[in-house]
Amino acid sequence: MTYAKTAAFTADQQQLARVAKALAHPARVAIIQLLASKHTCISGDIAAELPLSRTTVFQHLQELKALDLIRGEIDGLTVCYCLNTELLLQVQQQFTAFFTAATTGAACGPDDSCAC
Amino acid sequence: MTYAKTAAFTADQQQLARVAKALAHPARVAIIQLLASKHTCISGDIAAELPLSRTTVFQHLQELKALDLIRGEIDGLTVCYCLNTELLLQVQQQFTAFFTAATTGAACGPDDSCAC
DNA sequence: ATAATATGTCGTATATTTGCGACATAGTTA
DNA sequence: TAACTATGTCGCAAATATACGACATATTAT
Repeated sequence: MTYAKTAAFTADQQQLARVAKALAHPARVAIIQLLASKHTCISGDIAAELPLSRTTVFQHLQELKALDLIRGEIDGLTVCYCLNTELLLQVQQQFTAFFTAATTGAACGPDDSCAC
Repeated sequence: MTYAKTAAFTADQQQLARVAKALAHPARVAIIQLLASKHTCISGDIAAELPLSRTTVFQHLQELKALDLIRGEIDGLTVCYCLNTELLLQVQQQFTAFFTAATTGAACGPDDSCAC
């Protein structure tokens, strides 16, 4: 993206957009769901579960890791990726606050100039 | 590498990613917040409030409209953009379900093979 | 009708994302 | 040591996103 004028937006807007971008690909959504469903931290098996090459999956993992949504622990020959549950809770609250503001804000109604 | 990538992405994963992508730019986050804060539906004034050209803002509006997150009603010379509150509520629930699953799923702990 | 204004469209330039093969690195095992 | 395996890095191609000026269209006002 060409974020030439990113600085003009508020920190909140940028933060929400950043996290939304992390979830803006089904592979990354799938990875988070995978990590949540397995009761053990899986490593490269993630790639085997997704319809993408190992390289591409690794790339998606790096993107989630860059935002600290997931973390990786090296264990000998394998690497264990885990969800950062605390950060996910924070992010959930950010999204909740955003959606709540959006849905409770004054909507168009019969008392407004337009009614869509 | 083993290549057993037969599983495609689920409709849920694609839907969540699609909406997340719509929120993946601060300008679109700002637009939704703007529409929620104004108690009247504003039209091209949106462009005046954002640090982007009118053309670019229009482009972002089209993206939100393509997902039906916002709607536009032509009123003579101006156009009134409004939030689709009902859809936003649905989307909020999708995100809530996703985050709840992600945060309540088994996380790495001392009883697991790794502890990150 | 003409001018002014608001909105929408098109082309285009640039930046970013996505995807993957080929290669590199590092721990494990025979 | 040497083969093996899991992970990570690099470079490249294609697709998509971002941004905006120039132009087109439609409605209102003079």
